[in-house]
Amino acid sequence: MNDEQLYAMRHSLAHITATAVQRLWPEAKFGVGPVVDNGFYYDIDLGEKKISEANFAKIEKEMRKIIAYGDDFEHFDMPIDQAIEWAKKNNQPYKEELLNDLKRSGTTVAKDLDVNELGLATDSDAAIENVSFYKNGHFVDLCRGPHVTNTKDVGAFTLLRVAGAYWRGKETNPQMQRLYGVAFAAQTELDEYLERVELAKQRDHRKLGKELDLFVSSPLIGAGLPMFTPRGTVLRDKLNEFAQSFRLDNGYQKVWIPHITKIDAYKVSGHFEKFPELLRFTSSETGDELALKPVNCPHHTQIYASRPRSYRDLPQKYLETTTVYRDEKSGELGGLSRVRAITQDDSHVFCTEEQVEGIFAELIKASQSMYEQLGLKLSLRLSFRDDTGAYLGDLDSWERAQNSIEQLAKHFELEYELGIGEAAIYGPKMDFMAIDALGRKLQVATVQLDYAQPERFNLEYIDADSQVQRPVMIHCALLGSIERFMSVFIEHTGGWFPLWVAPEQVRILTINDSVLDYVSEIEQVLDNVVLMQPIKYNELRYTRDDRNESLGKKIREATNWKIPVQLIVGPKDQEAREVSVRTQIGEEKVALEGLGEYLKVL
RNA sequence: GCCGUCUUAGCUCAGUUGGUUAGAGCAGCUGUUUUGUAAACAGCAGGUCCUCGGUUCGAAUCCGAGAGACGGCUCCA
Repeated sequence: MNDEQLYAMRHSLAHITATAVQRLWPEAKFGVGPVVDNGFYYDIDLGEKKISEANFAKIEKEMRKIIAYGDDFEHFDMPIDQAIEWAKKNNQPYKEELLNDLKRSGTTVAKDLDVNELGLATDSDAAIENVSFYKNGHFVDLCRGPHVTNTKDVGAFTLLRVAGAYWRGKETNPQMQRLYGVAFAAQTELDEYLERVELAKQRDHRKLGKELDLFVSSPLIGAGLPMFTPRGTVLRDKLNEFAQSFRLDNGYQKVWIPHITKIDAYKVSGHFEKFPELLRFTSSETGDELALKPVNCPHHTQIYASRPRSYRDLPQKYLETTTVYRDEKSGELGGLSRVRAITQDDSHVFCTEEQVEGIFAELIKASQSMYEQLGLKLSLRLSFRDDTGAYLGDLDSWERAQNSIEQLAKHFELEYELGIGEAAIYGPKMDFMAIDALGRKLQVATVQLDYAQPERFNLEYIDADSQVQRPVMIHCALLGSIERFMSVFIEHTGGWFPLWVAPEQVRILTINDSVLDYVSEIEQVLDNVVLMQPIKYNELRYTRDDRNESLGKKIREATNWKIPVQLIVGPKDQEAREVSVRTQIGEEKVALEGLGEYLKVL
């Protein structure tokens, strides 16, 4: 089955879902029913009545009846006014709204809805005369199609979940119920899909975070405020060191800033104007209005501005991993991927216009190299402004900044998509996205070009002709948010972290108490093992399990903890001055003498 | 914030139509066992069945309100 057929099939299932709902609840008002990844949904308003998963069996049964009955999908056109009458008569206000938009402008502006689903001609500004309909059995729907020819031709499906969704994606609109289903050509494919989902759940970072004792949360502290255990903190620290190393090698210098700040800083930066509700105030005895910092740029600009700068001093490259605080709506917090205390491996470069390309080149190279070493695939999005006007700075600068970013992407032969309206308020971004275990795209690294804030903070340098000039700012975070990055990394590795970053790298498992002296000798060797790649001076982290338990149990536990290297030590090893090194790959005997070197290159 | 679902021991989960003293495995503690490649054996302890209120002779179970978690929507400097 090709993509088009699959599309038609899923789309037809959306209609069949609506048909079943209409048969069960004739008062149902319908929104839109498009195809999405792996399936489809239909938005339905049943007034007071709420569909829950308990109703799925009933709905699916009705759907299977409709499928078994085998009506054809009939296509026909209707004059627009007649269509509006149809919507009124059948008490379908949402359809009526769509039709009225169509009549007025020939399109709807429902952002994020797949306009193809609405049966709309979108490429014309002219009002249109006829709209396209499909009919199966007694169910008639405004729709451009295409559909399968008969309700029998829809493959294997199941209803998956129901969720609230605002009509046309606007918070102020009524909330409808979105009925999600997944569908494939064959039952085996559907089963495989459901199995994949199940496997993805197994490596959900929240589950692994608990099992591997990496982070915790507490209702007492608050939602979206995870705390990191000793193990999780090792992971954090090592990943951060890794991300910083790429920039330290390029001459970045670490700085430090406090976490509360007068809100005046954000009035200057422009953040206050756009996000006033997200700044939480506290007052001090001095009468200052203070906020927890939501971004770090103002502070770093003040470090830059603290001395007169010559063109000879540029670029100034500041690097700091620090936490910012953003108040998110309660419903959107979860695990580590959305939190309210966000630790960024932030950096800001202040440079001349001419230096921009070189700085970007360094950062792009750094992110490529870093993510390659981590074994993570990224996709690139160029996040540009839209024309809503909610941005800082003049249009010329924006044009210039967006152009140079696109040129850079091309120069580095990067594949990218455009994210219109995804820019920061002060400038366009290169955003690198990773995919989590559940298939969600999450932004990780970001490099941003900013002409606006140097202006607003009145930053200057003196050029070779003794003229005062405005520097350019380049913001960058390679991990993005450490918390979010960890969610991706935990799921990517399934908890089997590479040796250099594993919280517990080596565990010594004893067979009996007769080897304890020999174990001390081994520990002396391990004490002197320092990894130098990919981060420097990474001293080996090991523990010893000499409990009164069976070897089998010790191996089982060490494996469940996903400890990369298990050293098994028994009388035979002691006799031969060896250890049995057990890794995911297998097991081999290594002489005590060579153990240190062996681990360094593992 | 909105819609839906869920909440039983530290963890994973049973618990029938409302009916004795709410169970199991793992983890923990104690004892025995000193063990060679994914769980030794025995015993003990562990509960505000999320909270508050209601219905009932009787509530883990039914109803209402709230909290928290989860799936979406919206938002995301």
